[in-house]
Amino acid sequence: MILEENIILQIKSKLNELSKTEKKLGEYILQHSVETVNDNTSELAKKAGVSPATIVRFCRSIGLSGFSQLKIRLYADSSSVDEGLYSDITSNEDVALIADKLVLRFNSSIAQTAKHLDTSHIEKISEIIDACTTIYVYGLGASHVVADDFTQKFSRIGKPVVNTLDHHLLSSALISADDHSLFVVISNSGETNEVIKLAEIAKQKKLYTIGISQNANSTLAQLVDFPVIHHGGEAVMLRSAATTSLVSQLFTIDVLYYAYVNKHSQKILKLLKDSKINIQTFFKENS
Amino acid sequence: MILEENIILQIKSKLNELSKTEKKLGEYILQHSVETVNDNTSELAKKAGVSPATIVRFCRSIGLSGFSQLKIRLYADSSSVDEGLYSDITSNEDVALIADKLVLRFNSSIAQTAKHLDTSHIEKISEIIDACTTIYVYGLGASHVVADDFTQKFSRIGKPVVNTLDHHLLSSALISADDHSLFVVISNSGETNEVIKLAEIAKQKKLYTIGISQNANSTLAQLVDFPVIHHGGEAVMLRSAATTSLVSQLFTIDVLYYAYVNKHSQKILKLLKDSKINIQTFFKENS
DNA sequence: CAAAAAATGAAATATAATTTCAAAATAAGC
DNA sequence: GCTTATTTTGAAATTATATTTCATTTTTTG
Repeated sequence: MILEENIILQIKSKLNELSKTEKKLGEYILQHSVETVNDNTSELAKKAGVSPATIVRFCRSIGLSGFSQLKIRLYADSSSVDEGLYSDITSNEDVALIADKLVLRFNSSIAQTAKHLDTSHIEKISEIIDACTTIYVYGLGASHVVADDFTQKFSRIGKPVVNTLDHHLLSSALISADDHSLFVVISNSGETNEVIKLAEIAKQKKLYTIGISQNANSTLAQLVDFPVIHHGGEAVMLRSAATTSLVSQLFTIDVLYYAYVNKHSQKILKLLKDSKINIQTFFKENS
Repeated sequence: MILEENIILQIKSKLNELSKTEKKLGEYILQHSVETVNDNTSELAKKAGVSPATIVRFCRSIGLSGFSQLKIRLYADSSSVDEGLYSDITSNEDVALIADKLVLRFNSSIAQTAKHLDTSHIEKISEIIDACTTIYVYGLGASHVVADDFTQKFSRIGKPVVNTLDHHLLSSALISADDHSLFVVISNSGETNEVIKLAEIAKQKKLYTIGISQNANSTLAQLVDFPVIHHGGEAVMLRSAATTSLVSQLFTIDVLYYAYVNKHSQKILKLLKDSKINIQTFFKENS
């Protein structure tokens, strides 16, 4: 990446070397950087109280080729600074605003999760998935949605996945599972009763255990062979942070999935194609 | 709205909806995004082997006002070009790189979905949800994960939700549902057999119908009272675009949920608190 | 295979950026 | 303090660039 200097800082630093009118223009642009991107020379000239010619001269003075260039650079550097979007969702807000706030939250929890993901763990897990005969998955409540996503992804590429909400049934299944099985537990808190019990059973049976949780210090994270920690994002409203942590979990599953698919693409590619063809042939549908 | 969707991914995702020449141009621009920022229409036209008119049409096709806009947006998003984050995930890639690529794709499909969401529809739907006695939900395959998320969210705030994969059972339920019921259908393609049949039954019974789909022209979208269209994002690898469209759907559900909670916060706040207390008291857990 | 529809590019037009140049403001010299 | 150079500035002219129009070609449909 050709790291260009931030144009806003560049304008600021050169402000005092400029002539009176150009400085005035520079100050106006700094104040209205977002607006300026959508202006043309004559509009901006009117607003800033200068002539179009001064605008072009100003651009040259700060080291750019012209006004078009300024707009390009301004847009790139004046990215999302609207403070309003970071505040919590409160009563009676416009739907569009709610949506914008959610975008920000989704994005930041995904970015945060990616940043802190232990990629070497992921790689090891991907190998275990390849080696194991059956994967058992468990998730309760919101985490069950993630467990389902996991199940769908890995089933489709030909990996046998057992996924049930019935923890009695699952504990029986785990007890009779063979050594080369893998137990994946998804729990945001990592403290849910059922989850801990099932993980303990799997440990006793010496199965590989993976725990996907937001809390690195949780009982679950301490218990399993490979804790995968995601950073879930804070409460948006009414202490209902469920969705951002859901997305973080789904993201984590996706990285795991692609890491696995990536390493073992030859055999999977064929399977994927076949399963798609099969579904379409038998049920005449595509989603 | 400050957070715009990533233009490079946007071009990629629309590539197949474009005409032959526009597609050719799009491919050229993707290959030479950095160079294009310094070109004008006639130069680019020559290099890409199309006419200037096509360039302008192309910009409009991908949702921009014109060529200048394209250059502005291209520059802003070309920072990741050198790092190769836009290329598809191929064999034997580093896990960290896979994660970075996925972040970009998740973020872009969320932004895209938010941008095109019809907020007035959302508002109306939120009112219908308030007025209805029972909500029926149906989603198959990946969409079932979303249906579950919907169910969890609205059940928790005291709205009765019926959600089953058994379409025979669901059709009986719909036939005996009262007029003030709502049927929410989730289908990425909007063409799945079961989905259409069920939606038709609901229409006949004059229930309110909502269809969440990626395709505005699909049978489902045409059939329901309120189509909610999300923009899903392109294939990352092996034609498995499931995750980005999943996230888009979850995002859409979330906006709907918060829009509803927001408008009717007084009564819901109490319910939410109560249900949390109940779960903790009875099962001694918190997730 | 013919008719209709869609896509495309050449040329015309509109728009916007840039340059020129004369007037105004400022600085330097006497 | 006045005159003369120098710089700064904006109005108008020019040039460059984007956009639209429309006739032609290509593709699709009946």
